[in-house]
Amino acid sequence: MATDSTPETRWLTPDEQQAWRAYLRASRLLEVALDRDLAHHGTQLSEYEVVSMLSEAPAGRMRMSALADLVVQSRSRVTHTAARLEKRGWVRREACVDDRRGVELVLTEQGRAHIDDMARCHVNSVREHLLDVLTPEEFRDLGHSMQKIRDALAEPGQAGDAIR
Amino acid sequence: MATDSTPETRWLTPDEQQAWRAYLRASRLLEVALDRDLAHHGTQLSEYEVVSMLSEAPAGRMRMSALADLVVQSRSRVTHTAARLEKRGWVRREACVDDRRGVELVLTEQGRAHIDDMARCHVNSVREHLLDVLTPEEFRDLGHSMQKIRDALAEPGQAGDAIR
DNA sequence: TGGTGCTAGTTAATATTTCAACTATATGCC
DNA sequence: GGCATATAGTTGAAATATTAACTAGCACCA
Repeated sequence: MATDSTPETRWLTPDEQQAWRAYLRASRLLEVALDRDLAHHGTQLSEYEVVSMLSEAPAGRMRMSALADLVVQSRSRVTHTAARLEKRGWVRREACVDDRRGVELVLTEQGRAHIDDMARCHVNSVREHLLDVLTPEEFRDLGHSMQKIRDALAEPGQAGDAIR
Repeated sequence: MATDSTPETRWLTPDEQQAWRAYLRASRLLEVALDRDLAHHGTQLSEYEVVSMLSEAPAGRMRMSALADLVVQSRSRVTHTAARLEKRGWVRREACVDDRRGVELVLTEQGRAHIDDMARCHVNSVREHLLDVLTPEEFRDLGHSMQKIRDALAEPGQAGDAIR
């Protein structure tokens, strides 16, 4: 827990500070840009992530909680998002056979029909704002570093599932 | 504009795909973790960013719009956030002398008194989840890459101020 | 069995964010 | 000056997200 209880704090060096701020600002700008591009297709990035994951899952279906973990959203948020997507006719809910508490979200034909366009848009967007801005090595390294960060945060023991 | 109008789409390679997903997931997890740590001090990360910027600005004051650009929030959002912070007594509004449309947000003594604790918490949090997870070189490179991304997105010509 | 505790998902209330007006002031141009 | 347009910031309503309760079903153990 980084709640601070230690008396001494190791402040960031100016370089570290600068790097951290760059990260924070860039990540926000990136999110905004990706969201805006996708908005032309009437979707938010966070919604797109859900249907996108569904589209790659076997049979286009996935458990709510698995989905929540995958896209890093709270369970409650996924419920709301799913309701929205359902209203659009892109997904439907189905009861789980093996676990009667469970619900599977299923991609509909109509949903699948939309995905191609959105995916194209999203990929172009990612290329434009991220890939084209970095060298291939820089991008590769970025991926590796973020993977390390993800693994550290996803450790069940520590800060674990911060999201319920 | 990555709105897609070109017929052919350059899809991501599996490696690129993986790196991008890692980024997306890690950035969300990071945000959640930092937010949660700061929550012990009754603040959101986005709110902390505002007071933090104020605390470093000369005289602890800054124009609303400058603040909005700096922390990458819409003007409207900053207005609401400021109202919240004001209610807590951490900041106050002051009319601008030179530009009568303008408003400056000013950090109060009470606000300043809280910052130290939050900053400590935040730094610990950043160290724990980010710095300690990467090697110094990895972190440095991450900073550089994100800076390039930020610069590309902040270019006034292109995707420019996506935020009003 | 029955009890205890855990997991899955939803719900309602609340908080925050976005969106689209809207006011007021500044700026540039004739 | 006077008009047109741009900028600064706010506002209220609608959309979205978070929080804390709550229901239901599973799982284990005695």
